[in-house]
Amino acid sequence: MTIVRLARLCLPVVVDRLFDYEIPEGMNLDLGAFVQVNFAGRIMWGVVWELATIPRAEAHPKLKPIITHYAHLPPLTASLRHFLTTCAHYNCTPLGMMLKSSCPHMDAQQTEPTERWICLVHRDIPASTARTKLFDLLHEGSKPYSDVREAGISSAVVRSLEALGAIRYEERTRTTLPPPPLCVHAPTLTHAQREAADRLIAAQNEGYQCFMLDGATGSGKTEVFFEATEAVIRAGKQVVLLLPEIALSLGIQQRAVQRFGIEPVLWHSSQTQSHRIRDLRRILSGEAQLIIGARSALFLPYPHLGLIVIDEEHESSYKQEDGAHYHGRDMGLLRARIEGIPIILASATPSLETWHHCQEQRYHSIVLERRAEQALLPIIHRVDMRKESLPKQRWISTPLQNAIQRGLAANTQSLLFLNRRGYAPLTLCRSCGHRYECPSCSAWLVYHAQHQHLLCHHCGLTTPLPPTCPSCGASHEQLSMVGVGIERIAEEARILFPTARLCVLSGDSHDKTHEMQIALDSMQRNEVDIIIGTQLLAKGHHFPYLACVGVIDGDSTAMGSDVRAMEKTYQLLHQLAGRAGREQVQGEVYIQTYQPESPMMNALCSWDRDRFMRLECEERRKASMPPYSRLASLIIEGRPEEEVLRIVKEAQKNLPHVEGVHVFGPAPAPLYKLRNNYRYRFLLVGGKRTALQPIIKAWCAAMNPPKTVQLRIDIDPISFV
DNA sequence: AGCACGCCGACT
DNA sequence: GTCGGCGTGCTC
Repeated sequence: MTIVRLARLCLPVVVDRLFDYEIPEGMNLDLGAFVQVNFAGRIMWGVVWELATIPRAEAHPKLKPIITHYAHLPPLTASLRHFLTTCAHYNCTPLGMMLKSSCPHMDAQQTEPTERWICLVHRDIPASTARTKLFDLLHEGSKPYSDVREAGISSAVVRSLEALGAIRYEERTRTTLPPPPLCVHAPTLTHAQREAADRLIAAQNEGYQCFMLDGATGSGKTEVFFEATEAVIRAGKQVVLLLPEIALSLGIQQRAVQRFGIEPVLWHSSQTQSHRIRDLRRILSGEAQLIIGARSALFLPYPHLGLIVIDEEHESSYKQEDGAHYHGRDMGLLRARIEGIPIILASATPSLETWHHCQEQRYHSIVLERRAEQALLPIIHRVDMRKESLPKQRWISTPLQNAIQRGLAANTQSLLFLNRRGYAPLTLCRSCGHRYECPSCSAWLVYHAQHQHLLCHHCGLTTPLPPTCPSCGASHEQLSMVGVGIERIAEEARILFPTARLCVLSGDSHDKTHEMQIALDSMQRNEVDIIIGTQLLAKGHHFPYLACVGVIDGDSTAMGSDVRAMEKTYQLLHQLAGRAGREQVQGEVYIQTYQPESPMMNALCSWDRDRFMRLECEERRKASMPPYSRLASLIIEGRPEEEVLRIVKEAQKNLPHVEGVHVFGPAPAPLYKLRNNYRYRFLLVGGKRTALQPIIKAWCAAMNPPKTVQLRIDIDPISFV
């Protein structure tokens, strides 16, 4: 009886299972090793997940051999494999997709078609030598190579249809660059900051621990976690710092350069492929000590990870919504636990979940107060819009108008905030009532005065404003703009304050980073009197001349379907309010609202964040919502509408019946029609300790939708859209 | 995910 | 007659 050595491989494909391959004579593979195989007629890389020796008779009839062992690549560590497996299970995502996000360098190397030969040589070998060497290897008369590229490990690529395998010669002496020395410029810390930093530093050798670093803007959070970062780097380990929107917040990179004297690796989606390859090499060799990145940086194969920091922990952009669904913050916690290292969650307005874990003593809470010279908290005024009786098409109340006027006289800046892009959210024809609607989404088209067109905020469709009503033919003078967007506020401000210098900032600009930078520069030089903007303004930057903040619609984000709507509104208003004022200048905030006496507004105006947190926690407890329960949603999405409905009915027939698990739905998703896809969703609510994943997976397995209808599972959904 | 196989419309 | 659309199914 012949036996066969086989490797069970994880391949970067969506098929959610391992595939067996035969290990050829003389090839020695460890768990985690990178290999090359033929998968369904395609050459593909993969990672050894399990090893086995079985009788050949029991092996898969189509068992194929492993083509190559990438012996020069370090195997994936056991902890990273464990992390990826757990992530895949937790988020109901195929393991192969997790592997793919963990090894972006492999995709880049694997773009060569099957008929090419690849020769991997060490980068220290000049391209000309590599060519000669390769030519020798292939004997005389071979087809000429097409190209030799320098990419660190350079690959000489040769076309040949006689090719039966790859020719590779290994360099066993991989030179590893020593990490550059730190060149530290440590700031002077206050007593409280020093104490906080020392607690974090002391934790570095004590395994997994989670710290909530809770401090207002200007309390020195960054300095404190930089102290911990320095200590970990000095111990020869790597630090990952996660930011919610790395492309928009490069300031922290500059601060890191100043603080440590080393160039951190930046990891985000808009980085070029060649930079990624270079950076990955630096990460794998341990040369990169500090990695600043977006969520995706969490999955990279760090050989010596020592600390994870998640800045602005409460940000919902940590939740990946497209493709694989996962929450960057929660996966960070998971990785820290598996690697046995500390993690720091930093925020001025922590998420309710994190705050609650601190209350339950599962995380350590480190609170930083504002520095003494910044102790002057802005005064928050509520403008009761029920009593304001503003004329039609007017949105800026008298108290807010007066405050801006005072700012103009005092040469300080004011900020007007409205989280709605465009001129007006709804455009309709007065003579027939026709509403301009997106043909692909169940959403209104929004008029943008800046470009004089109608825009769908969901699919990006743009159309010029038609000269006559497409429904009744009335002239465009009959068009009525209903409601208010940021451009309309700018128009009103121009009328109210004709001499003021305005700056309008929204997500509409083509080059966000560039335009933002120009705007920020002119604000720093006090060349702007009134800043008008959307969400972009709430985050990050400090405006030194800003004394007054006006919120046009303090109730707007309290939309219905999201359990976290109240929390999000609080966080946003709290952060915006914190932008007003600076040393010696009392900041003022005006919030226009129809619910001035709500508990949320009361807590906000007295700057009593913890009172809001306690209230909101109690609301969640009463409603059996997170953090007192777990959520998962099943989204049925596709086309045509009838097929989607058919599957929805099938799902209803197979509704899971599990003790303690409630199933809600089906409900049309808030955007029922999006990009011509129809969407329904179910929501599962289970106890804190209930794993919803097996329930929802079993439910999905019982249905078989056509290819045009997809079942998507979203664990811990944030938005229900 | 890819990619091949397979069955119906507009062209050399 | 065939080139090519994307619906369906498989990958050790």
